[in-house]
Amino acid sequence: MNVHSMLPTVTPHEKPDKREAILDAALELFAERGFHGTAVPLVAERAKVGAGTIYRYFESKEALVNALYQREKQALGAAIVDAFPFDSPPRAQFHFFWDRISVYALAHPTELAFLELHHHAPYLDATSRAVEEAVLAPAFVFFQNAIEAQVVKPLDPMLLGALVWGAFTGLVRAAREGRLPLTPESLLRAEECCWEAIRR
Amino acid sequence: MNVHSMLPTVTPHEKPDKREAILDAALELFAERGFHGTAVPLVAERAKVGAGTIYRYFESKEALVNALYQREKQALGAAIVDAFPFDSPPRAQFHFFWDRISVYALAHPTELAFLELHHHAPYLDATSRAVEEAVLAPAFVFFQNAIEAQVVKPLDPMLLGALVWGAFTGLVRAAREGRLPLTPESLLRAEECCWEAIRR
Amino acid sequence: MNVHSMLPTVTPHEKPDKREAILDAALELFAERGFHGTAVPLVAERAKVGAGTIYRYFESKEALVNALYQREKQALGAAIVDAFPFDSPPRAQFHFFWDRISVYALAHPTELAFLELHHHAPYLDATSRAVEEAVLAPAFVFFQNAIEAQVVKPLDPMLLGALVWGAFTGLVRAAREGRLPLTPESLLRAEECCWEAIRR
Amino acid sequence: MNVHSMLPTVTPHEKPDKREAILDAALELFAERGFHGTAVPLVAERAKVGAGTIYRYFESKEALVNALYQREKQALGAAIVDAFPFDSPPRAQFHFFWDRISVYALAHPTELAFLELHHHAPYLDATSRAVEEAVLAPAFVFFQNAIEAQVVKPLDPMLLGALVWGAFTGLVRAAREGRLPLTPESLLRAEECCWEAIRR
DNA sequence: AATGAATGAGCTTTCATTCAT
DNA sequence: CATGAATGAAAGCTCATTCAT
Repeated sequence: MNVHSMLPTVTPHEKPDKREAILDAALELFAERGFHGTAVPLVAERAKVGAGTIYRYFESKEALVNALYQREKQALGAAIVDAFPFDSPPRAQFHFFWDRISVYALAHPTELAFLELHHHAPYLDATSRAVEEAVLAPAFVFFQNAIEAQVVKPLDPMLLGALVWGAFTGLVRAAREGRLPLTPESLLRAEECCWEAIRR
Repeated sequence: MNVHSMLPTVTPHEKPDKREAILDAALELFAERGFHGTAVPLVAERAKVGAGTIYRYFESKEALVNALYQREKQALGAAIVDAFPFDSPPRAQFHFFWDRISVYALAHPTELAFLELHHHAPYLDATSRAVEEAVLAPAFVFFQNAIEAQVVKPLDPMLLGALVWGAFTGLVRAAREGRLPLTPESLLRAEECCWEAIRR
Repeated sequence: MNVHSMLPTVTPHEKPDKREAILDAALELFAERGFHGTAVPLVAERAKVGAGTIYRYFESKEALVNALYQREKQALGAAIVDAFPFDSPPRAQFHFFWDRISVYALAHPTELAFLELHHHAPYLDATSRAVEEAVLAPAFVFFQNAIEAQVVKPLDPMLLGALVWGAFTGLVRAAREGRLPLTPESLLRAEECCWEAIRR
Repeated sequence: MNVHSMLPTVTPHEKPDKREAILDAALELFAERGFHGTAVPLVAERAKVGAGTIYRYFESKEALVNALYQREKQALGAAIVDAFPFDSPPRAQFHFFWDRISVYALAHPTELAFLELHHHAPYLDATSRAVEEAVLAPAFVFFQNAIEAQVVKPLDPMLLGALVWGAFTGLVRAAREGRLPLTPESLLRAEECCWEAIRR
C-alpha cells in the first residue's frame, strides 16, 4: 500500500547527480535569459560541470531544453493532479486546482517563468508538445464535467481553460514584475474572481 | 459597419520607407523566433535591404527591438485609448476596451505575439519600460473609477488588470496555438466572463 | 573683352578647393589614427564634403594616402632645399638644413607625424617611394661633399644621414609625447650634438 | 668563453604553448602590416590555431597588441639592463648599452620594427605605457650620472636620450629599408658618432 | 559636379560542439 | 566518465566604394 516503501536508498555520499545539476542550472538561466540568450558553457559553469559533460547527458542544446521543459511541465501537472478530489463537486475541485497552482507558483517561481517563456517555442519537439497536451487534458475533463453538471457556463472548455490559466499567469507575471504582491490572500481573491468568471 | 473600414490605408505616393520595412521584417521574425533567435542578416533579407542598411537606421540590434517594442506598444495603447468613452458607465467602458483589444488581436496577431514574447525582456531599455507604464496607466485609472463607483470589486486595481489582461492574453495564445477559434462570438463570451470576474 | 579675364582669378569668395580640404582632413586623421584606423566617411565629414566626393578626386583610399604622402614629402623636401646655400661651407649648410627642419617641425607637427607614421608603409606606391628617394638625394650629396672636404667623418653617407635624421626624429617624437619642450633653444643644442656626431 | 652559451635553451618537453604561438604570429604580422591592417583570422592562421582560440588567451585584439607590446618592450629593457656595469665609467656604460641594443637589433629585427611601429599608438593601454616608462627610466639615470660626472653635455637627459635612441632607430630603419648594411662594423662607427654627439 | 544612402564583403567576436587527455 | 581547451561556423557590426539623385 505505502508507496514510500519503495523509496531508493539515499547513500550517505549522495551521488552528485550531474544530470539534475545541469537541468537546474539550465532552468535558472533559460528562465532569465531565454534559450538562445543562454550559452551552453554558462550552463556548465553554473552546474559546476565541464562543458563537454552536458553533451554526455543531452544530445544537444535543444535536447536539453526539451528535457527540461518536459521535466517542469510534468512536475507542474503532477502538482495539480496529485490527490485530486475527483469525487468532489466542481467548486471544490476548482478550489483544489487553484490552491495547487498557487502553492506551486509561490514555491517554484523560476520554474513557472521558464514554462511561460518557452511555451510553444519552435525548438520544442513532439515529445514536449505531447507532455503539454497530457498536462492540459485533465483541465479539459474538469471543465466538461462542470459544464455537464450545469455549474459552469456552457462554453468551449478550451476557452474556459484559456481564460482561467491566462488570468493566473497574468497574476504571476504581474507579481514577478513587482506590480503586485503574490500573497495567499490575493490569490484567494483572484480565485473568487476566476470562479465567477466561469460559473453559471 | 464601420465607415472607416472603407478608407484607403495606403497613401498614393507610397514611400519605400526602409526604416519601416526593417521594423516590419523584424516584427515578424522576432515574433516567430525571438530576439536572440533572429539573425540580423535574416531581418535584412526579409526587409529587402542590405545588412549594413539596418545599422544606418538603428544603432544596434538592441536599439532595433526597442524601437519596435515602443512602436507596437504605443500602437496598441492608441488603439485602446482612441475615442475612449470617458463619460460612459464602467460596464460600457469595459465593453469598449474589450472590443478594441479584440479588434486589435484579430487585425494584428503578429504584433500581439511580439509584444507578449518580448514583455519585460532584459534587453528592453528605460524608454521601452516607460512606454509600457504609460500604456498601462489608463487601465489603472479605469479600475479605480469603477471601484469607486462600486461597480467593480474593491481589489487592487493591479490585480484586476492582471486578471483581465491575462485572461485575454490566454485566449489569444490558445487561438494562436489552434486550440480555439478567435471569433467575434467567442470574444464576446469571454468578455462576459471577464466582466463577471471583476464586477461586484 | 574683359580686362580682368587675364588676371589670376582670386575671387573674393575664395574657391573652396575640395581636393585640398580632403587632403587636409586626411592628414590630421591619418596622422592621429593611422591609415587603416581611419574610415573614409570620417575623412569626408572632417573635410565637409560628401563621402562620394572623395572618389571624384582620388581613385581609392590608397590613392588618397599616396597623394597625401607625396604632397607632404615634397613640401618637406622643398622647405629644406629652397634657397639652400650651395656655396657655403658644410657647417653652414648643416646649420641651414637643421634650421629648416626645425622651423618645419615647429610649424608642421602634424605633417611630420604623418610622414613618420606612414614611412615605408606597404600601401605606398612606386611614385611615393620615388618622391622619398628624390627628397633624400640632396642629403646624400651634402654628406659626400662634406666628406670630400674632410669636414665630416669618412663614413657611408647613408649612415650619417640615418643618424642625423633619426636623431632629429627622436627629438620631435619625444616632444610630441610631452617628454621634452621643442624650443629654438633645445633645437640649437641638438644641432650642436648632431654636428659633433658627424664632424671629423 | 661563456659557460651559459652551452646550456640547452629548449626544455625537453617542448610545450606547444599556443599563447606564445599567437604572440609570435601577431608580432610578425603587426610589424609588417600594422595593428588595424592585420585581421585576427590571419594571426590565427599564422599561429596555426583556430580563430576562436585567440580569444581564449586574449580578451580582444587590443588586449593582444598590448600583451605583445609589453612582452617585447620588457624583453628589450631586460636585454639592455641585464648585467649592466653600474660601476663602470660612463663611456664604458654607453658602450655596453650600445652593444646590447646592437645585438638586440641584429637578433630581433621584427621585434624592433613592431615596437617602433606601435610606439605611442592610441590603442596602447595604461599598462603598456607604464612598461614604456619603466624601460625608459634607466637611460634617464645613466644620463644624469654621466652629466654629474661632467663626461656628458649638461643638457636635458630626455633630449640626450631622444637623440641617441633616435639615431639608433634611424640606423635600424635605414638598414631595414636596405639603404644600409647593419654590420657590427657600422654599428661600432655609429656608436662613436653618438658618443661624440653627447660627450662634453 | 556633388552628394550621402545603400551595399555587401569582411571585420571582430561568440558559442555549440568535439575530442585528446 | 569527465573535462575544458580548441574549433570554425556564424553572429553582430563596420566601412570602402558605388550610384541614383
